[in-house]
Amino acid sequence: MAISEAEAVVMDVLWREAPRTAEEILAEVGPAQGWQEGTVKSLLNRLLRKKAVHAERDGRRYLYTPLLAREQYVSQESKGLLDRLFGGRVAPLVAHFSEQRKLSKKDIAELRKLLKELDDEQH
Amino acid sequence: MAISEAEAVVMDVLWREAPRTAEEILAEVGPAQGWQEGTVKSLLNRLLRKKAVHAERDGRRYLYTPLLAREQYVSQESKGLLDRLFGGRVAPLVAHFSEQRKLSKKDIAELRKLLKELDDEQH
DNA sequence: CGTTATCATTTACGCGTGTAAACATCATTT
DNA sequence: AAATGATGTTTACACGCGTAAATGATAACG
Repeated sequence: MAISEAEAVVMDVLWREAPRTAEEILAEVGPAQGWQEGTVKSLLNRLLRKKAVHAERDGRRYLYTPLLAREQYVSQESKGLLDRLFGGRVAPLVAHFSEQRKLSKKDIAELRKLLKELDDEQH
Repeated sequence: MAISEAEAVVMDVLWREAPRTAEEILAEVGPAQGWQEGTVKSLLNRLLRKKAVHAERDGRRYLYTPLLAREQYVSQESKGLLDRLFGGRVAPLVAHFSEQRKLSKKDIAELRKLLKELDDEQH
């Protein structure tokens, strides 16, 4: 089963650094999200059930570690959007942002560099 | 309120051509999706409530027209993903697909052209 | 006109989600 | 040992979603 948006917020904490205790996760995410302790615990349990994180006992508490890799999650999500909205092709997506004037100078510079590199490794 | 994935399938039909009757929508989407008539009707009603489509009576039936523009929907969805996963920047997204070897030759060619055009209009 | 066919609207139902309150467990402090 | 505090687990509940059955309204037909 897919991992939800609220769950992904918790995963994000673990992707930045792991293992972590529930308390640490709450500290990092509670204020910004306006979540109580119970909320974070629930999300962690759902993530456990979904095998997206692993919990290892450490005295009276647990240390949580991500099992699902961020790269994997990002890939799924990105491919989903690309397929649904852009026929599975990257160029139209970029064209969309370009038309929307959402390409920063930095973006453009980085894209140039990226294409250049692809060129080079071409032989 | 956001429009769901099943609702987006219906919108897609209307974005391709509108106005359309419920029957036409069902014909176009039912087989592929495995949906019954009632399902499509429900989705249309939810879209009406969300003001994403407009219905105009035509004799005994209704003609449905999109109110939400595809461009708008695509923008919201794309920006959402970009913000959640790539810090709101396009280049990292493209880099991700590049690393994943998901850039086709065609994509690369189109991206080149796009950058060239941006260059030109920069004058 | 009453019946049937054709649409649309309402209601339903199980499931996941967001959000927590309640409850259970166990170590620590009186 | 009983009370307290710290953690984790279970249960709850409203709401949206996917999916459709049930019901309502109305035009067409006999």
